[in-house]
Amino acid sequence: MKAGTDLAQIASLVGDPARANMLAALMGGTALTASELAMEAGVTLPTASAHLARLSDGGLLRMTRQGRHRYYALAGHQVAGMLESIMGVAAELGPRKVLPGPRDTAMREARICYDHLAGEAGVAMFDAFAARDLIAIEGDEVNLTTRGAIYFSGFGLDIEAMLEKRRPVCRSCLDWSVRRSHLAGSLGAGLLDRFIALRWVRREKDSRVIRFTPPGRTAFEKLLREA
Amino acid sequence: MKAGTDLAQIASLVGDPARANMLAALMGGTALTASELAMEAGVTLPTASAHLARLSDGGLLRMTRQGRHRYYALAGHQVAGMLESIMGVAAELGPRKVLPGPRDTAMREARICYDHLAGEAGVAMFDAFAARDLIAIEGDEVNLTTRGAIYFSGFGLDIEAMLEKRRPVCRSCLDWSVRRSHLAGSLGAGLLDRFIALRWVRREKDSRVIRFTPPGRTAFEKLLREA
DNA sequence: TTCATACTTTGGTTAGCATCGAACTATGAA
DNA sequence: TTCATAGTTCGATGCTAACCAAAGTATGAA
Repeated sequence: MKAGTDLAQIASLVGDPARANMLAALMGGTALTASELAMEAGVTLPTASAHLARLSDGGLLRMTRQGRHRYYALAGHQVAGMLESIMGVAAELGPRKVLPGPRDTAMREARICYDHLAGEAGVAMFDAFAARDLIAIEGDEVNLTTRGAIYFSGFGLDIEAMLEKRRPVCRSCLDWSVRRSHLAGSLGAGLLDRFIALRWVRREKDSRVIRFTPPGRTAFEKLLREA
Repeated sequence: MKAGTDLAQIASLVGDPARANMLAALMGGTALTASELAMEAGVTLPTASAHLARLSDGGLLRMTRQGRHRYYALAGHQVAGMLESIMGVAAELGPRKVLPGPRDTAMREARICYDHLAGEAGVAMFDAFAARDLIAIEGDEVNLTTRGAIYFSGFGLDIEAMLEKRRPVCRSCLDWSVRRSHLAGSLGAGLLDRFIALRWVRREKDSRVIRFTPPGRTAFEKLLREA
């Protein structure tokens, strides 16, 4: 009964269409203002404000003020993971009639999952790194190997800074579209940042879809082969 | 927006206290009748009936008639996984005030997760089997090794029958209390069944807690050491 | 200071839905 | 058949919460 109450409390926060749309938008990983989230959810500002207050009180969102803006973001990876798992069930149950449209296909290929790369590209990358011993999978844990630390430093990531933070460098995250793991953690986030900086990929605006540029695609595939 | 609607639809099913209590009860893995679930949720039969209809329509529950009884069970492992992940967030956010009571401690040590062993005992078992090469962890997948097939057959499990079914023999399942993986799949389920048959463990009634019998504890630890 | 923008608070309306009692259906037992 | 148990359907009630408009607060710009 206690378990049920907790369950209901969290789930009911997600269970409202307006709030769910906000949360889905925040799965993109970038913090958004109250107005942007109101737009996203299709409600007026006052309504959005009330919803955001509830989500923050409930611990699902974190807010930071910046001048007269208030930026909202998901409270953490665990929340993002929970949302993914609910989406997974919805995806399993949902496609009674509709076959995956072009948008869904793009999502399946590559998308942002909070702050790192997910979809087929993310899974392929995870597997390739594991095969090259850049990361070591031990049970549920994923760890950076020495080889990996050297390699990723050479790729332009500040591995030392990552190691000092509390956030795990490597984590595996279950992919709802492919049902396999991809790489999360600060390494996963750092890699995606780097891909964007190198113009290998571009975020499609107002969506979680990640598009590879033609040279980016080539470079990414080379990376996986030769890592 | 579409993503948000799907999300909300599923989450709102879980977001009602009565329904959440029913789902939490079904996390025990055993199918329960409508009356039992009504008791569990603390509502009258008509109310429970309406809730169960909604959960079934929503695809979260599966129902089988048996005489004048109707047994309800979770629709599948994905649903169970989703519930665990929501519980995980609740557990992370919840313990503002309360420190874990004796019941929670017992849950942390060993509990049933749908149909297999979870908690510290489950994680220890998973690690021990991996260390002995009875199971092989490859990325997100877990596979039974030949050594494992022989070993578990000797332990009294019908491995051949498991291999023929569609359900994966091995699967890893993330543990919310320990944040590590434990063994799910038909092997995980089969092992728990065997432990119960051998009287190594006992289910505490009306809860997910698993209690080791004193000889069972000894035998279990021996199993982990010598597997 | 004055105006504009970003957001929150308040107040009041509305809609949905959780709930129960009572009546109805179906299965099993005597 | 008749009675009992298990469950569903129906109708009515009441509460919650989602919603918006309007007024209020806070920050930045002119």
